[in-house]
Amino acid sequence: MHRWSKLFIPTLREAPADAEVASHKFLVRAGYIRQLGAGIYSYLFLGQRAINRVIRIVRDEMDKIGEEFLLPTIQPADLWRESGRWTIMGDNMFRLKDRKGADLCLGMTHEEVMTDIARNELRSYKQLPQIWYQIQTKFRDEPRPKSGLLRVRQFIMKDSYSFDLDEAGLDRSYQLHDAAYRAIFTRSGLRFVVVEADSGAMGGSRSQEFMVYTDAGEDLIASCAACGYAANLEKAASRLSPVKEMEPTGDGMPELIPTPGQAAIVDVTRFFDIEASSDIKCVAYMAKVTERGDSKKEPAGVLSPVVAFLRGDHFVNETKLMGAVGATELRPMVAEELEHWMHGPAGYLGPVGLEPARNLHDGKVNVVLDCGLDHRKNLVCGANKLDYHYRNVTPGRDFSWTIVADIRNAAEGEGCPDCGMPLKVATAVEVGHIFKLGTRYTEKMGSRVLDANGKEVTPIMGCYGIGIERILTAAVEQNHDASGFWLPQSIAPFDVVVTITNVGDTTLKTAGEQAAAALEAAGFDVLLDDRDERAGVKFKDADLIGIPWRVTVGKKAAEGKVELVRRGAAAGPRDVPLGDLAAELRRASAEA
RNA sequence: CGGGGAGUGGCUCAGCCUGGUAGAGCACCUGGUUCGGGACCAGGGGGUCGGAGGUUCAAAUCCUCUCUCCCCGACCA
Repeated sequence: MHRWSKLFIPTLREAPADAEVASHKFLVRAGYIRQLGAGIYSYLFLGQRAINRVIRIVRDEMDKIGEEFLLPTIQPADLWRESGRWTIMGDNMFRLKDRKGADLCLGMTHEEVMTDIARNELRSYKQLPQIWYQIQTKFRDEPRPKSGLLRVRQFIMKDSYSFDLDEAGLDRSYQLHDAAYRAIFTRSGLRFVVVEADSGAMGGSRSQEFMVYTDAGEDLIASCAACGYAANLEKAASRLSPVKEMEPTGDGMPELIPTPGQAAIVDVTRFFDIEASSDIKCVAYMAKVTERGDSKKEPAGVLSPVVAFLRGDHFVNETKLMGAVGATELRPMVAEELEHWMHGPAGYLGPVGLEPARNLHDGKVNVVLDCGLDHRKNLVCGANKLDYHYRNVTPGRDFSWTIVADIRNAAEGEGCPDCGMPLKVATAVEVGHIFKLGTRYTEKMGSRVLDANGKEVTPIMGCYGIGIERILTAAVEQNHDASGFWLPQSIAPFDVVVTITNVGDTTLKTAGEQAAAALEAAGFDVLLDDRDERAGVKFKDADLIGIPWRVTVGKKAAEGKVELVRRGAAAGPRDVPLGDLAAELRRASAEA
């Protein structure tokens, strides 16, 4: 039993001025966390207890499918140079030097270290499969930490890595994680969805994210209520409704029209009196492109021009675009680059007259056409000339391209790719991610085992992550009201808080002690509020700090009764005889 | 990195425009009265006003530089 009067639970009447999202405000107000710097937080008593509860669940489920390790946080640069990620991770990696001047970094993820162990130790197919996991602090120098614990620079992650002999084995490891993750999030009391996710440009065949819907989230999820399709917007596809094509003007061939000052799409559509869907939008990038089919070779840092064309009412999905061209990085072209590659200024860019690259690496402009423009006709586009546009432009007849691909964002109301019903788009927080990695690391870092035929093969990896604090944060986001929050009992720092309304009253004090002792004896984690404070103060605190059950020991204690209420429940408190309290709570919490 | 905002007792903020030597509420300490939804009265402790430099007789206030934190963006041309 913990007595509040002896604990450090610094609750605040007001939220810090810079807190925006509910979880941030309440975790600070409830005394769970304190900020040390941007994206860096201390976990105080209640916060650490909740996190330990989360970790207990994660460990319990992970131990069923894998083995727990603990890898170093400080890692030598050479290891990361081997995988090529010393460069790729860029500014997101915290770097330091030791006294000898050697480069080190703080671990942001552990594929390299795990693969290093695998290559040193695994020799035979008989040792496979392996699933190794750890629960450990990760460091990522995020460009913009935000929203309290939601996006931070230091956080605890459960990360696991599977090594299998073949695809079928990877499938099994992946499925094991899928099942374990569902169990973990269910036991953590989260309402979550599993969505298809982007697997990135660096190979990797499949990935799923475990998402919790909340306004505070940073990810956008497209979902279909009709058939259950759900995908991260980075990946989500959509069906477009048919568009009515415009009639050609004049001889039907591209016609150069002076459009002085009509640079933005709204200007162009107004000028021509057309729908944005009949305008061709152009977004021009310089991209770092990898050599396809040669995964050993790192991008030399050479920038290739990549120009995306899509409907005026659509938006480029850079993740899809990078996937389509095999790029690892994109940035918008600057004015000089636009002039050099497109021969025209921003606002008047178009596909007509471009000589598209035949393949993605021949030094010409990579022209990527969104499939929403394929088979369209009589469109309007920029003429690559200041103050001029073309009309009557038909893809295929009037210009060609390097590739056609889905490179646009799906949008709310567009058709579900599976069943055609309208999609919904909503924000969510990612709490877990499972990922079929492939042989990127094992190949590059030289991990090999002998198969049953004595032949050398490269183990196939999967990697799988859970954000520990995000489980806590997501739970707060999902369960709060004006006066505080309530955590699922499985991850709450205490099961129940027993409030003695007036510790100066011996009857109440004694009854409260008895109630707390009985609950403790029944196996509950009990916080006894024995502070010499007025009842109102204690009630406010009890509502605030996230404990799911409240017992109030007050006036009716003289008749041997206390009040039991579930925080956040619609039903109000009910009187319970002191002697029945433990049994009653056991019954009620089993139901909940 | 671009744009916006903010740094004043532990917390939320006022004071700054128009320089004159720092205030309120909450929190904290002491005493008293109270005691089921953030009590009241009285007394008290605590701040080199983010930092550095400058202007001035005088700087929280004006100027310059800098650090930190928050928000939006980092893609629509």
